Amino acid sequence: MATIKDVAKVAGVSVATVSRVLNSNGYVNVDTKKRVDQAIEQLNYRPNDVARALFKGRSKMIALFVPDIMNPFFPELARAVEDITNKNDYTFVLCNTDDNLEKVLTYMDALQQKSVDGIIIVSSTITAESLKRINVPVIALDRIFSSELSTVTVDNYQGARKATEYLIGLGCQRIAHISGPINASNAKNRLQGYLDIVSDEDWFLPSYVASGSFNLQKAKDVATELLMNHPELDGIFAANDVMGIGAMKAAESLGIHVPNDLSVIAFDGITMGEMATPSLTTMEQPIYDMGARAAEMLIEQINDQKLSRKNEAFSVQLVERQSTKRKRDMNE
Amino acid sequence: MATIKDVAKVAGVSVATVSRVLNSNGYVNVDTKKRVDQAIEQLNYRPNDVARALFKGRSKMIALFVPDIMNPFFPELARAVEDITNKNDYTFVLCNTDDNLEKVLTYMDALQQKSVDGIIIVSSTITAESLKRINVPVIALDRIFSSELSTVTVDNYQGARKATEYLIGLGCQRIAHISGPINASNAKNRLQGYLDIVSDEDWFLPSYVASGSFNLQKAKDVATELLMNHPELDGIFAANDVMGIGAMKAAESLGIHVPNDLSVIAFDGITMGEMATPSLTTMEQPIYDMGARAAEMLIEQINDQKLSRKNEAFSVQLVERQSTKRKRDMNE
DNA sequence: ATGCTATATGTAACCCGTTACATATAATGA
DNA sequence: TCATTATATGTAACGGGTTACATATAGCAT
Repeated sequence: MATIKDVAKVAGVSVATVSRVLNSNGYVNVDTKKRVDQAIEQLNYRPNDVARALFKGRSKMIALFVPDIMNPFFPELARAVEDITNKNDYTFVLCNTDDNLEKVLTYMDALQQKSVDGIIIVSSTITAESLKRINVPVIALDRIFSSELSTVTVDNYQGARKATEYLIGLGCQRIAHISGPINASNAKNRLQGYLDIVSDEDWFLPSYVASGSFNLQKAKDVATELLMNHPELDGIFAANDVMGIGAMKAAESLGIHVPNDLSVIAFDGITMGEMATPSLTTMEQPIYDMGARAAEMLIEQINDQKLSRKNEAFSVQLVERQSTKRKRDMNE
Repeated sequence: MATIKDVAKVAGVSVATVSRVLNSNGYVNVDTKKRVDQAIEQLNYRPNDVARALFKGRSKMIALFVPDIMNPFFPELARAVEDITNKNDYTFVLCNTDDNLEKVLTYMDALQQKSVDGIIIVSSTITAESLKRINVPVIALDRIFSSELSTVTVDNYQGARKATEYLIGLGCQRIAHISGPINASNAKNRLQGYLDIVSDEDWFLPSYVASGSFNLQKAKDVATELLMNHPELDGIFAANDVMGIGAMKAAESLGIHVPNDLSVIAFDGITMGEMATPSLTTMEQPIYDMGARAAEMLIEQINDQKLSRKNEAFSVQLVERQSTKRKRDMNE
């Protein structure tokens, strides 16, 4: 690997001049620049980012914390963040936290030691306290866990209202909700949106709400219980698509036909929802756009440390597919 | 951020002694060590990895190249690699290549400049030539693209044979294959496995093979064509699960019942296959284990540069689910 | 002609570790 | 007792960049 000294020698100048050429800094004579460029070309020289990082205290790396990349919601988010970070000459580091605070802290130390420039975090368990451990810009994505951070989310509350209203509009008369973990802000808001629509209905029972932890198997289990205890249910709003699929699996194994006997709507808009049979009606989030926006905001903050806090909420969009259907006997 | 100098000052020793304590190198008096440890504790000192990397020419970073993390096969692979790299105190960098050579080269330059320690590559298009661009250990995973590299794969050929034989064993008498891109070694071997079983059958037609590019929509299209042109088909072996789901979707929209009229078997064992309805019979790969093994092999190679080339192939396992069924009328 | 500024380039300190080498004392062996 | 070795610690060079500061010439205004 050629170094800046080699380039300087070949071009017959000092390292400072080469550095000026590399960074388009200060004064450099056009002819000198030409000679330096030639030397760079000739030696196929690439500046050593580690040396730069050491001096600058910045590494041109951005990290994304997700609970688990195997959860199908996250790959698209990760892809978006990676695309934007790369476009801006950053390197993308992926960290699976399992929503485990200790892992998060270990990651933060490791990243700090590598002079990471900024972090995007999807988490419901991280404490604002633990962010003090690291002194770089942080953006919260998808879920809010500290009021001091800039955030990118969707309007979970309105989306949940719309989903519930949609089921009512189809003629559903008993609607259950499978919620995510209530310590997650998005799950909480989706639950609230549902409750604000149905809690005044005379048919509503608190036992129409069950927690599925954003997990397929768990959702399948609670949906089974829900459907067995409440055969009158004709609609389910699941707080995410994975749980929506779990609910459909539960219905199927109980011989309940979706969408004829039961309409299922969920939330997220992951590809898997389209592939399910029946395909899943859902409140679609602009997942890629959210990841991309979070990355952009982070880079803005890296470039301008004093930038103020900003919250951006995308809106969600109803995508009607096969898991919901207007009720025939809606002529009362 | 405290530096090693601060620690040295507080402990009343030189930086060399602190360094010795940090790295358990050379001689250090027990009492001195105690004082240094206290100083480290007191200042909450963490060594600067960038400075270390500059001196050592190694960054403790490992990169994984995948075509696209949004393809559901890769998250589990990525998760495995990340787990192992972290366990060994490496930082995990994810690179989506889109199987685009130019992106690959850009990544390689960027990683080289950051003194990355090693790379794991899933790719069908990278040339052995382009690997010369970077001078670090490389492991090929899932697909073989250079005979000079250590590789971790599965026995695609045997798996494909078993899948095809399984369909025959169920009584299928006309079996088509939806292949992946033939420039991918795994797709090629799966195709060959299929061909070696069926090409001598008198019913076999070359037009029973169609390429689906490992892509759902493409597979759905070619499956539709296949099923329309060849209504006699009663079995499909898709070269991966995503295409298997595409084939089922095609059958569904043509009113062909899976598995009663058509058995579908695929390859991979991704979670989505379980979630599909009917759930997908498949040749399951130990995806996590493969990623983990590749990471382990890479780390071995990083620690012992002269380690010889090694190829490891995991075996695949038949997982019977709802998309395949023994034919009733198999009494001839 | 003189002083000031813009242009051009070089020297060396600095970022923060690691380690070769120097130095010094204590322990061991002949 | 003297040489040798093990133990203990410090000094300074080094890795490869960036940049503050010094230096020097040319162009311009007064």
